[in-house]
Amino acid sequence: MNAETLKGHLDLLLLTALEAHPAHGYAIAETLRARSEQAFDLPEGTLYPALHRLERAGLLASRWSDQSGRRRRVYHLTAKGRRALVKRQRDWLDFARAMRAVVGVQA
Amino acid sequence: MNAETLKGHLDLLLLTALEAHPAHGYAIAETLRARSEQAFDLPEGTLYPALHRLERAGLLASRWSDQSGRRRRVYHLTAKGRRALVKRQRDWLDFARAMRAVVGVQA
DNA sequence: ACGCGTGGCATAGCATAGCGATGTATGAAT
DNA sequence: ATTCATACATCGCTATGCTATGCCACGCGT
Repeated sequence: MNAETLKGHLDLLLLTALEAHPAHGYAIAETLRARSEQAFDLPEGTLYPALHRLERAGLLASRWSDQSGRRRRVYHLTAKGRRALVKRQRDWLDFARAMRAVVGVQA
Repeated sequence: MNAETLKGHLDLLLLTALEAHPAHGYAIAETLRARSEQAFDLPEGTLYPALHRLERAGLLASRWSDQSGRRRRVYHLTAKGRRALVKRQRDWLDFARAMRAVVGVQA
């Protein structure tokens, strides 16, 4: 998966990964890797700045967890984040539909 | 359709629009607008630089057409462009499949 | 004669997002 | 001891799409 492919769709992935329950960055990356069958393997320079960005935007909130000396920042969706998630899902479906219409049949 | 949504997928749209027959910039934009049911409405500052970029990359070639004083630059796919189109189609399908797997069911 | 809408192209400048590289630190396994 | 996986952070780069602006030609209405 090359660089620009993800652009503009990363937020949806991150929000989706946090939909069911809170998680820390590394776990989010694992979830996405697993669910996508290795297609999405977020580099750290992508993952962490994106989480910071979403937190700054008020879609996520975080707290430190300190289980056995291992410091982790655990993120969870805010109310605003949940609303954003719904909107991004709609946006994605619209986008995918339009792409399908232009590009041709879906596999 | 917001700004970053398109990022990384514009090339595929442009190449697709030129798959059947050559066309000039404005006509390409019309085609995409029509096929996507208005979802894709490329601003000029997006369209023309992108065409230049694809031509520089050797995926497109162009010639001027001068019908009745109306100057148009008509683009067509090169051999390399056709190969790129096939690859981008595959990439898109992979990406869409992975998104679907992560985000959930398709509309 | 003038403006306006549509067709048609171009570019400068900007904002932003994702990524590579690098650094730090802990615990488990070898 | 060393290496690997876990875990987070950030600097700096690059690419890309968009806004704004400018140019020109044609046809239509007033």
